[in-house]
Amino acid sequence: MQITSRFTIAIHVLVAIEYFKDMDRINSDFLAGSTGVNPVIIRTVISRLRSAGLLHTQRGSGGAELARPLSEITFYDIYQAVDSVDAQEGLFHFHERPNPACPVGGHIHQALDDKLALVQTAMEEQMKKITLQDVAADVAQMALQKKEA
Amino acid sequence: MQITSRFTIAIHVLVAIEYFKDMDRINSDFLAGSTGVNPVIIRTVISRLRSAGLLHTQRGSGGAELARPLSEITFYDIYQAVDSVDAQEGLFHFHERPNPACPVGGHIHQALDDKLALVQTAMEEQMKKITLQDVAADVAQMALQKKEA
DNA sequence: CCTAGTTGTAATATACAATATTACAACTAT
DNA sequence: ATAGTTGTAATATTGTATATTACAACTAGG
Repeated sequence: MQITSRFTIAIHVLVAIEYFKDMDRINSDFLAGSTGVNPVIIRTVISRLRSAGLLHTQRGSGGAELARPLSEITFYDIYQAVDSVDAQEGLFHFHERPNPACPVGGHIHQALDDKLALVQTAMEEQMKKITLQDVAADVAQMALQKKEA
Repeated sequence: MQITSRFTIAIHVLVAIEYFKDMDRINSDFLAGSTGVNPVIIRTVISRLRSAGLLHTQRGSGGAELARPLSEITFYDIYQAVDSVDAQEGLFHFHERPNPACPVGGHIHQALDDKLALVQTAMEEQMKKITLQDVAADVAQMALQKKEA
């Protein structure tokens, strides 16, 4: 089981919106071409990012812009935005019918919850330390090196 | 997207095997009853745990025993054992066709990989710090408290 | 040796979620 | 008005998790 590609798609989209902000025609078709993902998927990912307040969009004329600088958007912000359903239920899917009459089955959930939370928190804390600026800087450097070669 | 319930099932099963080790008839049907999961699923989970060297089983007569003490089996050991396919591919599912001709699409994978690895490593390092002994101790204490009440 | 009970595993079914696709109303700039 | 775009619903397709059935391989005990 893996974290949805919506997460890496969202990062890609946000970095691209900033990278190409001086060009016009940064619409969902362009982003679909850059990511290799269906334009409707792009629009739904953007829709979730907008709900989370990470960017603004405009109907009709097209185009999107970030709500705040790349350095102030963390992986955690994006994860919460595009994977919010599971984010509420937690990272781990617990088996749903442990037997309450069994000494183990009756307490395993309670005994595990705090430990699973430790793991999830460790992941989320690391996500909070990484920003889109870190990604954009590497992309820009790599693109430049390629140009020079 | 969540980490498979096989993970919590495996923890439940291992703790139960140790908890009930002095009783007989700890077969897959009994464990299915304790977890509320199909016995064949129990056997496949156990099969993976056996492949990972975490327990030994016996055909025909039934029964399983841990290969080493609870205190020497970490969440990470179990995660690797029962989620090994995804463990090889990483925690994150990358979108598969970013456009190599695009400055962003052509470098996003390389620019992201090390950062995604940081997140995955943070999760795994926390998993390595938690053992089945921690879980078993809490289960035993809770079962005792319930008995006294 | 034979029988009952069990494990290991394949094959299949069912359920659910992710992604792709089609379609179209709402909207904006020109 | 028109062309192009977003937002979103509806549906299809695909992939994966879990459930279920079936049975060969095996073990212990009579």
